[in-house]
Amino acid sequence: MTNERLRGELKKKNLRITSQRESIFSFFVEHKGEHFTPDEIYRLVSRKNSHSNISKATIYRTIQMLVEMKLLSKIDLDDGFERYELKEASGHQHHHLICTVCGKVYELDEDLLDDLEKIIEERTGFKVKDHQLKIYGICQDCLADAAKQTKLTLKTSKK
Amino acid sequence: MTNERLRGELKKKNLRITSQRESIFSFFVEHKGEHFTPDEIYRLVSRKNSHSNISKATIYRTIQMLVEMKLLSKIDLDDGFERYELKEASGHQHHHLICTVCGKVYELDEDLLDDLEKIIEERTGFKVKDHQLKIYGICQDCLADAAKQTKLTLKTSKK
DNA sequence: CTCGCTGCAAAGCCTTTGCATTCGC
DNA sequence: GCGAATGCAAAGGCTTTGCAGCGAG
Repeated sequence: MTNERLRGELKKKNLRITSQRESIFSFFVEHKGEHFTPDEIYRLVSRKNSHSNISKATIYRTIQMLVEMKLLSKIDLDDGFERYELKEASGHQHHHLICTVCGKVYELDEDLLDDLEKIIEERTGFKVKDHQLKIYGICQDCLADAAKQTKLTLKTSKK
Repeated sequence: MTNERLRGELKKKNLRITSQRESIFSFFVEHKGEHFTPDEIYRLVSRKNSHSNISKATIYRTIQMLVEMKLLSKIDLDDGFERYELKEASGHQHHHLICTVCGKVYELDEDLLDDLEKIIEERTGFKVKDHQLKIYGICQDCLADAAKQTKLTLKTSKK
């Protein structure tokens, strides 16, 4: 079973271990590193457990609970949807590279900000616990496309 | 007048310079470094210009436009509200320190990520244009309170 | 057996949209 | 004067909530 972390947290707080909570948490464990909107979670978890159907209300309630337990973290990719992803046991987030041309999101696994945290603590007296970094730019694919477009400018009239 | 940037952008795109657009943009210029929800903008801008009343629809439409023009940037402080703040002409964001105890938000003016951007470009082939960093932790005040609380543990039973 | 959890549907709330009117240019 | 922008109110869409029934401990 993959749900030790969940079960531990639930027991710690005297909350109940229900099949819905396990299904939802398992889903995130099986999709480590990916992020989902509540609606995606609803559809994907329901599909997987075609027997037990989970209501959207429960999805929302469970997500909130998992975020409070720090098992999930919420991320905002600026497309108007809130997304959630499994939080590593280490506690540290990976970062997101958002392509402003095609909208694709890339993950950057390494944590490059340890030094920065120290600097900030020294400079501000803040005790840093976590951080989230979003980087906007243009991905390799779109850069390549742009280069191609430039050459073809005379012919193209894309949509 | 403080609205050169706005006027320039509007003219560039053949959009009209209206009093509503100027009021909203001026508001942000006068509150450089602060961030507001659409509702706050609505109430604060209306109050200021008690003569010209601006509808909420216009607030939303204008904010969207300003974000597209890169005059404002949207920030998410995880309290369920979207907020907007003036984007510096330099293009670079300042960062937000969010205290997870009291919820207060501190601004960190310096941009400490220039080196990081280079690393990322080299490692991923991404052309970095901008970034947004949120740091979670405990602020000095709350740290001080916590220290005090510890000493008084026997007496306190704070709600 | 008890009380927390779930499902369902209704209610809430922020945001967007349609349309007539207003007002830059 | 023309077409874009606004205001108003209605519509939309995601999220939360109330409540009766179910199920974990």
